[in-house]
Amino acid sequence: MNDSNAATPAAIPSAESGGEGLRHTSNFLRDIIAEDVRNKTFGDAAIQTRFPPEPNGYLHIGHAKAICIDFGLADEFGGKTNLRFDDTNPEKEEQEYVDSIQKDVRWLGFEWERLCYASDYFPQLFEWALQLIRSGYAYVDDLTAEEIRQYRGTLTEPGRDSPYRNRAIHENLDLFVRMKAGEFPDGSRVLRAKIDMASPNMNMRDPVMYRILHATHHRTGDEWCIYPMYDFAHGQSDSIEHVTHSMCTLEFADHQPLYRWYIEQLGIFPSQQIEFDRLNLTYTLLSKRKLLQLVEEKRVNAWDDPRMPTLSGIRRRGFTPEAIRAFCAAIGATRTNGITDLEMLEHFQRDDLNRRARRAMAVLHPLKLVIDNYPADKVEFVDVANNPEDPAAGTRQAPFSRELYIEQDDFREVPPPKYYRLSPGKEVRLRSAYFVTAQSVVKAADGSLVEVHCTYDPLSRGGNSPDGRKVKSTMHWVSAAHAISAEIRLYDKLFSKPDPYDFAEGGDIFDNLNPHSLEVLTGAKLEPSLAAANLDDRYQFERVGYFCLDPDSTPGHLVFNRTLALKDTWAKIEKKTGKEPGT
RNA sequence: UGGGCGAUCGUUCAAUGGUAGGACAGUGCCCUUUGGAGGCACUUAUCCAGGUUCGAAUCCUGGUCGCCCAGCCA
Repeated sequence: MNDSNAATPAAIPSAESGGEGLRHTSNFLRDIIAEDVRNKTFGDAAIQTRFPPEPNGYLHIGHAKAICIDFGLADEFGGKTNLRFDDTNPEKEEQEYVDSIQKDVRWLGFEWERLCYASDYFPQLFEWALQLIRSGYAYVDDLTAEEIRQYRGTLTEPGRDSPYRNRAIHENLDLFVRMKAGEFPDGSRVLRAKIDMASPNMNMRDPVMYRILHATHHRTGDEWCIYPMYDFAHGQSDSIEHVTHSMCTLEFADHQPLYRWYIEQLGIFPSQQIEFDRLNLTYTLLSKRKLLQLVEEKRVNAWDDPRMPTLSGIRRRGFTPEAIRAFCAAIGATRTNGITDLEMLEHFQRDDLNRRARRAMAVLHPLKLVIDNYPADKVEFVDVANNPEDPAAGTRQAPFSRELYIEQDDFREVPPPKYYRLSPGKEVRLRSAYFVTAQSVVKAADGSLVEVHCTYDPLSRGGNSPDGRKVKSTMHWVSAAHAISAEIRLYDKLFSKPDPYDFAEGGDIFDNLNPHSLEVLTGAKLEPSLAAANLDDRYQFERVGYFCLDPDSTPGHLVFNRTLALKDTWAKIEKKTGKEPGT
């Protein structure tokens, strides 16, 4: 295994051929921004957006949609995007996550204008809180969390005012400053906005602005023991950064009145919040909390397990940023809530890899094929196209000899209907090499197939017969003496149901985990050129699927991940006509 | 059942009062030195009921259905 930095023949071209050609149709976010630009809603100021993850987990494909929207739309209008960590809850946040998030955003292909942290605004936020207290719009509440919940009322009943609601301003000021000074234990008091306990919008029923948390923050350490809530940090952070369009997911729609209320009371830059639908994908879990659980309970190996929908997971799996961006462009943004077929993502990934991945021959389940009329000591090298989709990718030479490996599936002693591959008496083409005709088989004592014997047509070198006769099938192969062995990891869906949340009463989401999501093959035989594979290379193992090297590889032990299988018409036929017993 | 938001092929996204279209999936055919890729074709949709209008997926009214909200999470 080589280092992944060097440019090699196999490194996929950073072709943005599919990327820049992304067709975007209209969507309501673009329309709103275009309208604001036309109306000069924000004067001559440039469009400014932000991508605001909380560093409490790894980014996943759902975040990729948000990233493409936040960065993509700003870029379209000549604007800029900040990466801002919404780090207002020290109990869940870690440096590990802020590092991985930056890496993932860059990997997706975006660069931020400024790197920001809500925690950088803690002093300003504190000043603004004092301002609201002074103007009578905030108060310190001594109710317990449970009492606050009870006073809040329900969806159908209005809440009641806290007995502390009309505390004198000087008393509120004094208590809040002492909260900050660390005089009170966690949970003993909060600062609340004084709005309307009878509002039909629960978020307006005197929302908590600050809570006491004697916790060490990953950036500010022990400097603070009071932390602002999301609602008293997000809009203000947007405002400080002069974010013009603050795009977030639909579940925050109910927060918009509060977002605006704080900005208006404070008289600061009027950032505007716009909500869009979050991504849902069939067979895929997109909840940071649940994903964390998968990792902590060791149901997967790590955040970057290739079965995970995290960006680090699908990156290791072999997915490319170009494909993910194309996918995000295709799914667009709306305010409806639906579930996108996983096939859609897979389609854009296959499409990208088909154009760019170098071809190679690899036999996953080897079966020995012996060419009886081929000299035992002869080796010749045949030219093989590196990518039929891209002649510029050139050719390579593959060693060919008397004993080869072919795929077990490519031979049937008794061929089922419509089976075009090798069977006794049938002639097929070995890709870029020769026509061969199966003659006989050798079996072990237990009846299992050991090897297939065939004869070849020396005149068909390169894969065509001078007499113009056709064969139905072209098969991949590797020379037994030259093949390298490798471990192959085949991945399937992590969940076996389109909706992972579709489980029986009393069960849980993990009941739907697919027990066959990982299959490890240890005896695969690869063409020798694959020994030089790099981590960044993307391959199509012809007729099998797309593969990439896994970081677990060592010079003596190569490990390849299957990104996606190729579409398989024969498998479909087989499924439809009922399973054949095989050989 | 208080409030907010939404409803177009199986899925997803368009159509911005004027011919309901694309992509994915599916099916069939053609082509193929990958049963890959590609090409062609086919199937299928405006939630319901009224109204406005020459004309409605689009505007209005009333239903129906779905999602979100009662953290000192974000």
